[in-house]
Amino acid sequence: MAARKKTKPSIDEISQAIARDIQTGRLPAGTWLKQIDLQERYGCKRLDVRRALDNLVLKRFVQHEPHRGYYVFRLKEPDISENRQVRVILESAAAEGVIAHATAEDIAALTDLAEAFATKVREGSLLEQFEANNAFHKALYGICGNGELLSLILEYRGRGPAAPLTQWKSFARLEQSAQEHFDMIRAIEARDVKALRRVTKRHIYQTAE
Amino acid sequence: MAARKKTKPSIDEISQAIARDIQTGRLPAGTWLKQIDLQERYGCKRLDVRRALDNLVLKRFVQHEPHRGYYVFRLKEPDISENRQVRVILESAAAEGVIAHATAEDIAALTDLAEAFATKVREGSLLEQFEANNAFHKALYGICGNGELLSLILEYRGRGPAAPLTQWKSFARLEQSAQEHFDMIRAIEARDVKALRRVTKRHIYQTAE
DNA sequence: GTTGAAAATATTGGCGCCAATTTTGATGCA
DNA sequence: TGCATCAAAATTGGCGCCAATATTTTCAAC
Repeated sequence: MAARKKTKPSIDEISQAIARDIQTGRLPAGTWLKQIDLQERYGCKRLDVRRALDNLVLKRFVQHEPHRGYYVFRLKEPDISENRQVRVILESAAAEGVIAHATAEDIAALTDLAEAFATKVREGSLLEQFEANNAFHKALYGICGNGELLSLILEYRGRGPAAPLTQWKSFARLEQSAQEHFDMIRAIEARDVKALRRVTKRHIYQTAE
Repeated sequence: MAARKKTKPSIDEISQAIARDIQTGRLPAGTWLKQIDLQERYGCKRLDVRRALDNLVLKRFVQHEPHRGYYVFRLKEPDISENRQVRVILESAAAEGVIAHATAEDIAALTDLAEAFATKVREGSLLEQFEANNAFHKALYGICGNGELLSLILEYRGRGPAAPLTQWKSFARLEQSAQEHFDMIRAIEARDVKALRRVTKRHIYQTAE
């Protein structure tokens, strides 16, 4: 087991750690985030916790009520719908660039990542699944060549409806996601923008067909 | 003239004030932001200034160097290009919704705002032009019906290449922008998505034709 | 036993002070 | 004069303490 690292984590690292805990469902929507707990869990001062929480407010992961504290944000239904629409817009736009720029090496790398995720679906922990999934999408949209667009997509994927992972209720749904990754790769190989967009939309809305 | 308001400005208000000063060119790219100056200019404590600056780092308005301070961010050329691409993606996507949802009242309101901007171009200050322009685009993309998309567009318009306003070098360019606003309205009236997208792209890239 | 109010406790929020670091300025020497 | 070195000043950064507010507990009255 790794020893507790001594170097003080940066504000950004704290933010990301909290964000990940939210996305993996360790901190469910609505949870009040006590600053004392956070400062102990992440080994930092309270001012650092507060700055990290301020960042997360801006990123819409948490909300704040004066003199009550910070709590995990819960996306309301109309916002969830709007969020998905934005994701479709962004990822559909990126699809074009992905098709245009994907090399054979890119496709090979994507295949590895898609297989890694599929493996984790069967054998891994929730956190491992989460990270493998992120790695795939990061690599996928990294191909499009627009770093700004990439970070925007990742930001919106993370923001999503509370936590995508907690929504992966069934094993079957997880396997479908893994399958869709392979469908995307096939579309890229075939240089078929329309097909890639179709799969992407299905992936975002998590519909059967 | 309004008296200096006594109520302490919120962190968000300070952020917005600084952001506006950056966008209007009062704080040119590269300027070092001394915390003492800011706390006096905006009438708040130094901790508030620092929290506001942290927010602006996240929004990419300023950058930070430890023990040196915060300075106004300067977008590099490749990033400017990527930024414009993202704007085209977002605003093109919104165009569809705008066309679909625009009512007669919306169009009338837009016309008023477009005329207000055109007037300010001839008679107003830089700040007034800036705000009239923002008001037009906010109303325009508010029509699309997706609040998430609206705020994303506004965020990216603001982020832009340093400051859009400082780039409005010539009066002729300003007048062209004003004209393009009217072109957009005409496209909306005609329910012509393609035309709206064409004008929008021209507006973003600020090309002659 | 229930209800209401008031004290006690817990948590957040803000400010001031001082340490860490950089920048500026001065001094001495070749 | 030019340059390196070192001291002084200015600026940022972090921490601890205490006030402000919310929450819980206690206790008394009905």
